[in-house]
Amino acid sequence: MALRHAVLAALLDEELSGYQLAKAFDLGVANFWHALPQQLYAELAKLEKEGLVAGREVVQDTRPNKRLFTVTEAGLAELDRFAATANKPSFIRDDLFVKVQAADHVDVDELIAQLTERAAIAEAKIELWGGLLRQMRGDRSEEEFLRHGERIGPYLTCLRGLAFEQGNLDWCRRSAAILRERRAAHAPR
Amino acid sequence: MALRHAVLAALLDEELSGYQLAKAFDLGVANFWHALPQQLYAELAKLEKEGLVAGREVVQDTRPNKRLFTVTEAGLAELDRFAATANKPSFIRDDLFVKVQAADHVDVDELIAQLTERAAIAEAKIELWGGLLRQMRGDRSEEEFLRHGERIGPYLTCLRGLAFEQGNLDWCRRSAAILRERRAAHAPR
DNA sequence: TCATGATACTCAATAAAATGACTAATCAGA
DNA sequence: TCTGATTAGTCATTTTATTGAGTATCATGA
Repeated sequence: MALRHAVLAALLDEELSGYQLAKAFDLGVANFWHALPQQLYAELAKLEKEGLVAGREVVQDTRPNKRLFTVTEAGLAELDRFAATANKPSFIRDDLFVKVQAADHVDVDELIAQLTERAAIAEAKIELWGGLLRQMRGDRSEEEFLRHGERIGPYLTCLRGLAFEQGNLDWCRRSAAILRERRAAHAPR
Repeated sequence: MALRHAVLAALLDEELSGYQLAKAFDLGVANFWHALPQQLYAELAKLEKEGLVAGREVVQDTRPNKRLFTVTEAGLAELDRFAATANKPSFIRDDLFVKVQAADHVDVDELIAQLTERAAIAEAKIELWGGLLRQMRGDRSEEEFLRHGERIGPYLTCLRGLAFEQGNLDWCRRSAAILRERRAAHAPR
């Protein structure tokens, strides 16, 4: 009963179709929530049945028709209610971290390769978030935008996402470097 | 089929009971994986049946008896195999981030309170990880330990956890400050 | 023209995780 | 001496999430 709130939060600023929502969950929302398209379609259907979102059919010539969803008053109330409840323990789940935890027992070359790959992914995300942030604040400076901008919620979560990926990048590079050094020290020549 | 690897990784350095494992998953392992005790007991039973871990009964006078588990050769092989596979998309899930995403539509005072609370939690974790890291490296410097220490896997993941909490702390403080400023600007006097 | 990929979904089956309720002993403190 | 916390688990049910397979149309590029 918590995916629903992530969906509501994602729909606050834009009217989206299930398909677009799935894209959003692959990009920005992925910073703090993860869900597959099937879950989102199912959740949207439930939310609509409960009157927390409203869908409207949009007929398209060139593309299959779609249904765009907006948050209703009841949806907003539900979000506000949620905002006042206690947070469930936050959670991270990452295969790569598990592998690093086992670093002393698994193939180090493989691990270094994966850390390097992840570093590249992190770099790409950093550019992506950077662009998104620039786009959101337009021609204002960050300080100006945060002080007086209209919708700062998505901006703040995006900032967290950016910092998180920066953290990943630093850590992956450092860890890879350390493992390379140790490998060199153990099997020289 | 992935919790199993987190369990194996957690058992590499110590022989643990299900109960102790659950504790570990609440502390250190929580940096990269999250699971409830019931899941862990179930997973340990499966792993034992498959021969990836071995349990031994320990009779205790003062406490209920317990079963301690160690990773077997087959378990190590499985971990190594896992380390060479592609990573599933990593994921974060955090109620607080959802609430911040909806910052412009929910009760700001409540949000500020929760950000402040989370900042305090982050501070506590930072101290905890700091202590754990000191304990792992003993009297060596970090550089020295990372170069020549025996088991650096847990140290590296702990470093990531520390940086993550530091990121949370900074972000919570900054976000709370921004929201306070905006609140003051909108409803002065 | 023919394959590919994007848009826009749906359905069914299985696997994994969360919730809630229990047992049973010991210990520390009011 | 009673209460609550800690150790050490188990069991059953429900809720979520994942996997895999389909449907259909249109646009793009080789």
